Amino acid sequence: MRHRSLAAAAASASASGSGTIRRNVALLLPLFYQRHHRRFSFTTVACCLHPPPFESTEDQASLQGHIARGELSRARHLFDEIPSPDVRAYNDLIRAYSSSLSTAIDGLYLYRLMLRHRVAPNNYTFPFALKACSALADLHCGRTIHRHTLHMGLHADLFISTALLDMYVKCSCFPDATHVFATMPTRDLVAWNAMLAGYAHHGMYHDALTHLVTMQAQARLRPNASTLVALLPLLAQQGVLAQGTSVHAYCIRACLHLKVTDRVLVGTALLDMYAKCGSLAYARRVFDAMPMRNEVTWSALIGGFVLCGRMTQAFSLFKDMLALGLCFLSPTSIASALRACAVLDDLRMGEQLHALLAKSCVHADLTAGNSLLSMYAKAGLIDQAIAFFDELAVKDNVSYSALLSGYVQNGRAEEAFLVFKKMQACNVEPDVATMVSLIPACSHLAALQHGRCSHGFVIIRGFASETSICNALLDMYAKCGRIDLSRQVFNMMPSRDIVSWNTMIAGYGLHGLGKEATALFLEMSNQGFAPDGVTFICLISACSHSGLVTEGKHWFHEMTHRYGLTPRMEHYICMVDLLSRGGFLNEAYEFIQSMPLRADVRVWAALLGACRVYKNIDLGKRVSRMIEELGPEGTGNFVLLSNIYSAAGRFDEAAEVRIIQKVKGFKKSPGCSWIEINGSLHAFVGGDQSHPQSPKIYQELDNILAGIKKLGYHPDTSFVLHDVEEEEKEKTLIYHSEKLAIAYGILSTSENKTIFVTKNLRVCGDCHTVIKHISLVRRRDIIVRDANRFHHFKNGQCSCGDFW
DNA sequence: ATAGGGTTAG
Repeated sequence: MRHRSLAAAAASASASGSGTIRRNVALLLPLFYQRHHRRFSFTTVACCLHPPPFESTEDQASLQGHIARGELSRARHLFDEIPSPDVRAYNDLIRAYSSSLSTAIDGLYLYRLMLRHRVAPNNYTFPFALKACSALADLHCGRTIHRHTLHMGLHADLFISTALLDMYVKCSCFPDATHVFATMPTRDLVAWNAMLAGYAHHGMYHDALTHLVTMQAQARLRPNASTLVALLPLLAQQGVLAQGTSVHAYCIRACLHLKVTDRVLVGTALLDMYAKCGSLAYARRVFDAMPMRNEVTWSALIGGFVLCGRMTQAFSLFKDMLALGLCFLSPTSIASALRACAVLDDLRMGEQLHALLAKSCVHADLTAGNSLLSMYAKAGLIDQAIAFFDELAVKDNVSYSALLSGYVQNGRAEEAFLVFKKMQACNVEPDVATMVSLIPACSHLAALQHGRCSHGFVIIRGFASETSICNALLDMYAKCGRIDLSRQVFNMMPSRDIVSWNTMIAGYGLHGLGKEATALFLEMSNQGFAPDGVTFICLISACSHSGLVTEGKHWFHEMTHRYGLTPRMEHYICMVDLLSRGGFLNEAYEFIQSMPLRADVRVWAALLGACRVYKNIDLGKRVSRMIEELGPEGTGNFVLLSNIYSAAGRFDEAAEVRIIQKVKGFKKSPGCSWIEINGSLHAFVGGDQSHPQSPKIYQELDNILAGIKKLGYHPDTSFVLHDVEEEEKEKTLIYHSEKLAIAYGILSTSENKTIFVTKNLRVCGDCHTVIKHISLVRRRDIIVRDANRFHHFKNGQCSCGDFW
């Protein structure tokens, strides 16, 4: 009796208890019966040795219970205790795993385990296993499953076909997706939506629209939330506002009975579409009308404002979001806010965002991390950027590109090449954006060999037809002195944008080819390209460098009257530069007085520079007073003012300005010149003796100077004496950096070669005279690219006509 | 459904 009741208790415990209890009971019971030599009924034994079907149903129920509550690890624990799980148990767990990206890999693992344990998958298994493949973009596994389903004769299964379709779309195998769709005997809305997502994924706008029309006309299916969510990003990408608006109208007209979650999705997609089409007001209106929002909604709106350049408003939205607590904060919105900081040059806010990023535990997010890196670089804090880069646990090509670009933006172009090498050593592939950042490093250094290597690199990688790459290349060739190659790149470009035209015009300007610049501008107009503000900056400064004063004035007039553009400060700088270089100093002064904007330092500095060249001390003094009134903002102005005094022999006053400068804490960036010989760069500062061939270089330079003195050259004392302190630092201004670089160039290149030297500041007047002489006595063409333009010295003359 | 790095001007 006692035994029977014990057995019954055990049986009931095994039926109701957890897996562990049950299994222990199942193990113990036979022993118990054996030991007591008792007879037991057949049911009891069966219950103990082979868990009966009703037990499995129990397991199933508790497994599903765990899954429903999202307790995946408990579900897995239970699953592992089932001695031999059946296909339903596998299906339930695979299904749960496949619903999230982070567990998709476990889903596929379980699927493989199932095959290994010889549990046959059924038609419920495949769609979920395929979903895991989609999430992981595991094409290989997806194809294997596809074959498996064909073997089992499941071609006609709607769910499997739809899952296959989705898998091929996500794995970017568009032909396979089309094939699956075409061979489906029946298609439901989910299948049509999956196919639409495929078109959207590949940016196939027209095919997507045809598909949508066919879906409604032939299959008589009405778009649902998924349809709209697939369609809207495509419209956003195409920027087709009219179509977007009609989709919006459809949403309202069709009275879609959407679930709350679907309303968030559709609303977010709608507002994103409006923002990407430039309609921020509508985006905002959709946002305001939404009954519920999530973090994606917020970041879509903030990102939209950033995209349209409305940084201040983007920022205040971000603050509104924070005011609601941290519940909507996401790495995405932080990344957008950081971009706004970078543009607004708001470092303090950027630092606060850095703290927020660290605090909200999303610092591991690369997107936001890269934005932060870039923000520091743009704020000029390259060392901060480097430190942050080093701290990143995972770095991708965007991180490397941001750092590389940071070096270039901060004038450390040589180091950009080191980053480029390092990223390749770490097997991180440079992409288009990386190269668009690297090529300007060559432009900056005027390193033609490096530039050509980069050109080769982009050809090999297949980037050479990208507009942005070509723009960078044509700028690079122009700045490396090869305006001919620049034009070649320009002519061969598959498509040009406004930057291409502007860069080419600027290139001509740099080379003093004002006529060519004007011709190109006219060609641009004829081809129906609308010039922008930058175009006129390039064009007017091209006129300025070529002495085309009348033409420059004409284009300034055209800009406002014909093209309806409002001149910005930069345009006024160009105009003052144009007038004052041409010697119309008083006209320039009057022009500044008549400006509708308050002239800033740069405008006055353009006039001040000319006062120095034309030795107009009175005006120079008046201008420098104006600069004084504006406050100490620039560095170069004091140098200019001091130069005016010393050029006129008023050294006391020159020194006085220098003292003021020193007191106010201005630093002059040191003059530096460099030359590329056989693909490597050799840089010199004034009085430099660090070069290995230094003694030879000085000997060569002394020989040259002795030679040209015989031809009547006298050092221009106004340049030599203008700065006593600099003189001490640089030993003597006879050994200005550009002279050293040219002497080295003469020593290390063959006699018929053109010498090409780059200087970070402007070439001084004394050097200008000396270089003209060198070109004559050594019969060499010498090109000097300084901070302003190109100087081509040939047979004792300079292309700039001495108005540098 | 959102999202990071990049080209022209002195």
